[in-house]
Amino acid sequence: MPELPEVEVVRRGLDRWILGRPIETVEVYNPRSIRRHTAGPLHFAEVLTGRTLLAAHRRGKYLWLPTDGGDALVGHLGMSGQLLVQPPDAPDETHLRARIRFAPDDGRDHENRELRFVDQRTFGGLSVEPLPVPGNAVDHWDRENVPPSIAHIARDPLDPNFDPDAFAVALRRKRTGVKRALLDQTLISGVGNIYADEALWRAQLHYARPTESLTGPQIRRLLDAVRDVMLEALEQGGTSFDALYVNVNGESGYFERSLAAYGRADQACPRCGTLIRRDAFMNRSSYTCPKCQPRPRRARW
DNA sequence: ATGTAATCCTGTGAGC
DNA sequence: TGCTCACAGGATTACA
Repeated sequence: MPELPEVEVVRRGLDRWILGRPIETVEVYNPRSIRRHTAGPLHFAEVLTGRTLLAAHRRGKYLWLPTDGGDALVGHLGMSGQLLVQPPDAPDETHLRARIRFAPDDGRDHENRELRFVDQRTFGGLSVEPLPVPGNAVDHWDRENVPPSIAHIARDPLDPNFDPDAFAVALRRKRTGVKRALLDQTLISGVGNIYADEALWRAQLHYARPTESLTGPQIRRLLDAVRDVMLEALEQGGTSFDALYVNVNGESGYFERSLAAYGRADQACPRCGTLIRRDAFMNRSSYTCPKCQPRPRRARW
C-alpha cells in the first residue's frame, strides 16, 4: 500500500515529467475515482482542460499540483492507486480510471507522455480544488497553500517544519494506544499500517502502549524510527526515477526486502529470534515481537 | 473527546 | 473445477 515513501516517489516522478505544458484532454473512465470534487467528474475534466500544472507537492499521503488557474489537482492513492507517466501508445491498464494528455512540446513528441490514474480498488481519487493563496507556493512544504481537503492533515515527519515537541505534547494528550495515534493523520501524517508496525518494532514499543505513559526519550526514539524507516524505503524506491515511469505500486523494493515485523507472522524476529506474532487490530493486523515489544500491563487500543 | 463499526472496492488464495 | 468466503486496508461517516 502506498504510504509516505511511495507517495514521495510518485511526487518526484510527477515533478520531473508532467509539469509546464497545458492539459489538452481529460478522460474519466470511472466516476468513482473523482472524489471530493463536488461538481462531479464532468466538471473535473472540464475545469482541468487548458490548465498547466506548475508544481508537485505532498503532505503525508496526499499529493497536490497547483495549476496556473489558481486551483490544484489533488490526489490520494488510497490502497491501490497508481499515477503512471506513460507513452501514448502504451496499452491501457486493466484498471485505468482517468487519463490526462498534454499539449505537444514542439518537436519533442517523444517526451509527450500522458498521465494515467490506475486504481484497482478505487479507494483513491482525484479532484480539483481551489487554493487559498494562489501562485505563491515557494516549496512543497508551504502550509498556506494547502487545499481545503488536506487542511486537517498534520505535517509529516519528513516535513522540515514538523515540530517534534508539539507532536510529543499532542501525543501524550491523547488517551489511546500508540499505534492508533500513529495512524491518526491529524496528529502525524504519512504513517500507515506497515510503517507503523516497522517503527514500533524498531523503537521496541508495543502497539497498545498508552500514549500518556510514553516518556520523552521513548517518543523521540519512536519519531527517529518513523523517519529512518521512511528514509530507507525512499532510498530504495528512488531507483526508478530514471525509468520514465512513476512507480507507485506500493512495492518499492523495500517492501519485499527490508521489513522486520510487518507481514512476518511466525518468522524469526531479526533482533532476537523470537517468532513474530500477528494480532487483529482495528479491522487489520498488527505484527510484533513478543519479546522486544512486550504487551503493557495497562494496554490501550 | 474518544472509541467502534460500517462503508467504499476487487483480486487473491484457502477451503470445501 | 468452481464456488464461497476471509482478507488486504486508508479515510470518512455515523453512532455509542
